[in-house]
Amino acid sequence: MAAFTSKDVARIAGVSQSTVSYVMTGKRPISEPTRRRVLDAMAQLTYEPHSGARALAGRRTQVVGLVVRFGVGGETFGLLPFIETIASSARAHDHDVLLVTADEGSAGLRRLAGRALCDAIIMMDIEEQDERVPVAAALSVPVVLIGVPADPAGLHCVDLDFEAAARMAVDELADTGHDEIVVVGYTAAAMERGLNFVVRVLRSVREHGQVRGLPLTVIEPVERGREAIAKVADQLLARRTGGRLGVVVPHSDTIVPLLNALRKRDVVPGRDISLIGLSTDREAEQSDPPYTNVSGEPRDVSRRAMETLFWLLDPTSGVERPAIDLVAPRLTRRTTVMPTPSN
Amino acid sequence: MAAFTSKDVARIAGVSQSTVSYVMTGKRPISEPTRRRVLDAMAQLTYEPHSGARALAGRRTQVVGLVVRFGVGGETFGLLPFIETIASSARAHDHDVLLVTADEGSAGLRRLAGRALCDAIIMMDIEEQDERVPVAAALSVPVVLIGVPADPAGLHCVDLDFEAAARMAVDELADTGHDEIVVVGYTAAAMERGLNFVVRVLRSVREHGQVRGLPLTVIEPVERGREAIAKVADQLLARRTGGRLGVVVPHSDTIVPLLNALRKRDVVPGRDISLIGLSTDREAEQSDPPYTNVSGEPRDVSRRAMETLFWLLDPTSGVERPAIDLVAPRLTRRTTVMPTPSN
DNA sequence: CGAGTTCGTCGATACGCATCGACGACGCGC
DNA sequence: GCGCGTCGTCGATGCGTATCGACGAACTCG
Repeated sequence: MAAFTSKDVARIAGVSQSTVSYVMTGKRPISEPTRRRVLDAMAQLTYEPHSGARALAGRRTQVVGLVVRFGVGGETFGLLPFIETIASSARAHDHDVLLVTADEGSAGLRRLAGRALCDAIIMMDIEEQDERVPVAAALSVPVVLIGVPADPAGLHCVDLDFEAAARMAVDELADTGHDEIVVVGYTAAAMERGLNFVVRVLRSVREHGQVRGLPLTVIEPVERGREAIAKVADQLLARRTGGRLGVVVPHSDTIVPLLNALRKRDVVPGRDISLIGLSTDREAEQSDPPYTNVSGEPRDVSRRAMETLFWLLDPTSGVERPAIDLVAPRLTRRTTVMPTPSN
Repeated sequence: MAAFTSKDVARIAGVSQSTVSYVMTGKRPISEPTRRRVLDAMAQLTYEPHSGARALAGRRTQVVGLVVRFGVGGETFGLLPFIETIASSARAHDHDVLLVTADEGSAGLRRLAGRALCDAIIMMDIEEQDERVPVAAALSVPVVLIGVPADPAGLHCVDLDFEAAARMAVDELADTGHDEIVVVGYTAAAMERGLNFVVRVLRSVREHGQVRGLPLTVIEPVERGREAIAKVADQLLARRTGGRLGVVVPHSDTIVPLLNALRKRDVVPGRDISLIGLSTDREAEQSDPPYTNVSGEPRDVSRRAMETLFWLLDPTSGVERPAIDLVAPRLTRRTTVMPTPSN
């Protein structure tokens, strides 16, 4: 691996270095015989262009910056599918992915753009009030947000439509004849952090509960751990005063423990109580029992984000993208919602 | 963000461009007043060096390539802690992380090295026979493997000491007076893929079971999903013919479902049967019930891998690193192993 | 007090590629 | 048969940084 240069390729192919470059970029016509000689020479040397030189001369890096937040306590809301989708989408466009953690805050963003480390940035886990958003908006490279802050500052956002998801859950419970709804919130830390989607779901469920005329309670905050979940289960049972109680659990990490806690109390979801979770279909299917859920596939969201990103990099390459792109959720009925009473 | 250059900094500071460079690298002495003027100018312009130019001239990128395998079916063995640790360790050394997925195979490696995209590579999820290992060994940049292939080809490897972990589990069961051991294997796909650690654990448990004179059965393959786990539970109960049965579960994904299945059958781990899992402590603690486990913290492994990597990048910077670096596991007793009978 | 050092700075160059302007070889129309 | 546009290629230049050799100044030591 002696690290060949385009000059080496040129020499072997018997052409000038610039011709080699034009073969690669296609920015000028090259005759078929010449092109072939050049390609052969490249193959023979297993030539790879030096990315640094390319970035310097061509002012583009073929790298996408990805800013992720690793949960402090390991609470990483299914981060992996996002990352995976972004990585493979980037590769499909001949780009690579540079990973930056969110705990660098705005400094990471400035580094990415200032050092010309990447051509564009995807930033995940956007908070309602996110100090990084204005910084990102001022960068010299396009930025796509996964998550919708209070003020996107002109940046493109992609996210699951949590408001719609909340409405769908409420509608499903209302349509199947429930007469009360309880929403299980999330940890105080998450709520405080302005963790976007939990807040939005709670708000939307509240509103839509009113629209459908269903009394609605929110249990919050709900910490992690057996005891906390057990307490929630008890609260649910206390509320279940003979009526048809529907529970909405916006956070997938809470669902399985809650199902276990209910089972321990001999309460069967789908018979004695109803439960709808917000989670990926995969989690909902593999649970025991499989629960009815409203899903947003991380893959859909990040795929759309990447489409937007590459459109920003080359606006001629497709149709205009919406500034705020909300992915529609989907309700899948499984076993945890009581059927409508037949009388 | 007009993208300033070191020349701009030099002009403002009233020095030459090379002086600015020497201030940054510290490779030549600079007087204190000059240094200060230069640093002030940098701060004033919020100057950031162009990474491409730096890579070109300085032949180093300050980037670490990370090759990960996203599980085909989402079976990503706690990948995130590895990635997180690697990312933060890289940042601590003023490096960034370029993420490459394993499905590019060796091509990804060649690209990383050939295009000078990074200074060193960490490759995870190494298989027993891994076609990428010889390729990696021939690269122009140092490579550290997380996982130990049959032939490391001279590369440095870091991994949990699975053999030791298996022995510890067997010892614990033997020491607490069990008279039979069952090992729950993993999916056929994983085994076939040569998924390193499962294979090694099975082998080591077998061997050490013999040493300790305990009859030992391996249940394999074990697929995912409720039914498969249920079948395993039934098999375990069938074997439990009055004796003291100890179960070793090498894969953390299998443990919780198995605990659930046992509970459903009114078998209480720690009273009627013993179970030791291989998993992170976090998983073991948060399970219901918390199970006795032998842990290897992903963070320990990836931290050591990064230490080795930076040592390879600068061998003068610390003590020599072992070619094969196995992290010692730790047994933590919780609730799922029956205590030694007191008679 | 002169020869040899070390210190601090500068100018020039190379790194590997993309791109621009130039230019010869053609093909076309009249 | 001559001007003109197009095609295909080349040489030269610039991108922003690191580094090397040089050089004056200050300092050391005999």
